[in-house]
Amino acid sequence: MPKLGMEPIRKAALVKATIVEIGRAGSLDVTVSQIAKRAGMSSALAHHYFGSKEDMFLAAMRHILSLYGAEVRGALAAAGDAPEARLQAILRASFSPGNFRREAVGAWLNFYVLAQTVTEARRLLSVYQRRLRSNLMSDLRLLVGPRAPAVAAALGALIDGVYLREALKDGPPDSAAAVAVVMEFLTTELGKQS
Amino acid sequence: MPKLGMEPIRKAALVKATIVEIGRAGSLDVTVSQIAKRAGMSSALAHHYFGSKEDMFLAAMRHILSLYGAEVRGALAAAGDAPEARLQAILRASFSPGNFRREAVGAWLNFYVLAQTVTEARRLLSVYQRRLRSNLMSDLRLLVGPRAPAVAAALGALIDGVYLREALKDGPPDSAAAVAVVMEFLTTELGKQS
DNA sequence: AAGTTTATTGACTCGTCAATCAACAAAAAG
DNA sequence: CTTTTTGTTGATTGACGAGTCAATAAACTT
Repeated sequence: MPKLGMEPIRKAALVKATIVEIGRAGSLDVTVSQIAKRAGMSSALAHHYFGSKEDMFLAAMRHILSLYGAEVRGALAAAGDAPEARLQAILRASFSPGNFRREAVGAWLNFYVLAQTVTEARRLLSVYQRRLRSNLMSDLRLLVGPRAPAVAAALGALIDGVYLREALKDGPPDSAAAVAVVMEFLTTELGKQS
Repeated sequence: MPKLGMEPIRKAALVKATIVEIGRAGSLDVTVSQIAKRAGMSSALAHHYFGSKEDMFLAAMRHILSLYGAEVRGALAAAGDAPEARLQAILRASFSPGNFRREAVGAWLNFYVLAQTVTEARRLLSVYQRRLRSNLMSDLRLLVGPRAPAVAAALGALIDGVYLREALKDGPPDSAAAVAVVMEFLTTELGKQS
């Protein structure tokens, strides 16, 4: 009983299922059948809409990164002009419960691995890193002047590191704790002992 | 022409080959045959000495972590008693060219992924993290007192994050740059603007 | 109504790979 | 010098999984 206009619905379901399955498995070793099953369709249909497994992975990556981008953009728009507030907004968005869920974090780690072999995945991650860096820099320049590049590099790496450790630890993710770890660095760096 | 006492030699060759192959491939998707070939033997022999592929991976992990542990221990022994010097020693050891080679960094990232699925791998990583934390804490307590736990958490995550970014970027690894990123954080945190 | 496009799947192909086995060789033990 | 232990491999097994295909059906077009 084929309804028309299924394509976007199916694709969205597959993207979501891909992220969940990668997060569950904790690796890219998930079969197209697993993903398709979770999305409620046959593996053949998954291949019909995305040409290949790799394309599914890339679509899932784009989805996660675009969610993240939207979250940051929104937080920045609501943060006004004060550089400290903007930096805090970026950090809170980075660890907002939306991005900082088990499956998302597990998937994210595996996208780093994917970027080792798949050029397009690497490109996507680079774009995200550059955007983050440029966001951080514009506010840091106003606050720490010439030390901005070094601070931005450390902040970027620190965010990734917190994600990495979250993927390893057991128990539910803790946004607040993650933000606290990064804020420890940031407040000291800005010279205001909280 | 079988020489006797091959076991340790073969095992060492396999461990080394495992690390290289994982680093090259940028994923755990390496075949036992590839590893065995690089180590100069048949895949059957690899299975003979290690019971399974997973055992090879774990042996490789233990090897990398024990190299790292030895490096840190050595650096600490040579660092005297001054807490600042000891912290610097840990950082420099963490990014010493011995650990901070392409293959090792690539393999290390993939061991994080392995830890998602293989309990023993997770255990090994936890041990390493606990040891690092305890090393950092003992010196940080003397320097930043009650803030030691927070600073140690951030430092640990930062080190992992720098590794992670190293795995993604192209071009040869740069120990000095990596140390500089972390030192930016540490010197500010210790209150001495370099 | 006939033809075309879209949705959907079960069955199949084809390759890959971990793990096992049978067999052979050389050294050590008796 | 025979028996056991250690080292070694080519060939094989058995499973699994990505991607293809033919077939079926509902909807849209003319």
